[in-house]
Amino acid sequence: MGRSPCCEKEHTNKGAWTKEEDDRLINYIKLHGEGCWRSLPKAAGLLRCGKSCRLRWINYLRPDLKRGNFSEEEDELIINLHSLLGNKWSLIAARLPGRTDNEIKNYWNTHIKRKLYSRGIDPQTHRPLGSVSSTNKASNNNNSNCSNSSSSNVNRFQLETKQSAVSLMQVPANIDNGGADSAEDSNGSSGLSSEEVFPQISLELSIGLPFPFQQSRFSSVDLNQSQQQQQQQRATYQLFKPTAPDVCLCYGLGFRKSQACSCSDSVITTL
DNA sequence: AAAACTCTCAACCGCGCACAG
DNA sequence: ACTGTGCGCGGTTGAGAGTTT
Repeated sequence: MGRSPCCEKEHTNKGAWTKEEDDRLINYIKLHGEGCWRSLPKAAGLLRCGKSCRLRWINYLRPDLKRGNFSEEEDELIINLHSLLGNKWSLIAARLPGRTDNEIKNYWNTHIKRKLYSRGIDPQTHRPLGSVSSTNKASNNNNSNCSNSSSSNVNRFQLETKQSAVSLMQVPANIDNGGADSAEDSNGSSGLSSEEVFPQISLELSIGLPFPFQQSRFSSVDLNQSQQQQQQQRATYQLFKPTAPDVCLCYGLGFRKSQACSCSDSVITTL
């Protein structure tokens, strides 16, 4: 038994969106809010797949999107985050207000990769291009290609990178990688923490949430709670949403109350 | 001027995860 | 425990714009 299709292929438009379709989608979401993407197309009078609507809204129509060129600071932030997180574009996007995962992914593939190559840095491993053997060894350790990009991860490039705008966060070693593998090697085979190896880099990080704050970004965190707690959290979230304070990156990444996360409960419960 | 080529990025596809029943 | 459903993610594609020949 195969997976049922997400929508009827025959009666849906594909390809570029028209102005009229955009307007319909915007108007519908203005009135009813985001969510329930599967039923949205019909309700909004769109001959589109729900996934297509979601993508169009998230990547293009959302009012808080920051369009235009990436700044130098954003470039460096993306590079740093990629060295920690690998191709986890959604996590990277969560740290860049107004930018989408798709946008960052495209930008990475078209600009930053080239930029890193020109610096003599392998964009996947964030190591100097010459160090083939170590790279191969790393990628042979498991099947994930880029995931090891974040391994051993605070490397020469990062040291050379300006650290003023963003300090790197240490990804806890016990994170379930789920393909991210980011932390797998974060301490390196030496057993030393990144801080021990590179004491000049502060691995503490608190970053404000992208605005507007999106509950969905944190749903995976909520899901770890009991149902009752979830309801409480959602209710609390609704109460505090407009003035939600900064929340530590550990939390945003799903490492809540891990060794690396020292957030106070008061901050956490505002979610 | 136009054909060929390159680049960019919006959109699609398929998979995995989490939840509800 | 199992299955179906919906959502979100990352990889890939392809149309169109831009550049070169």
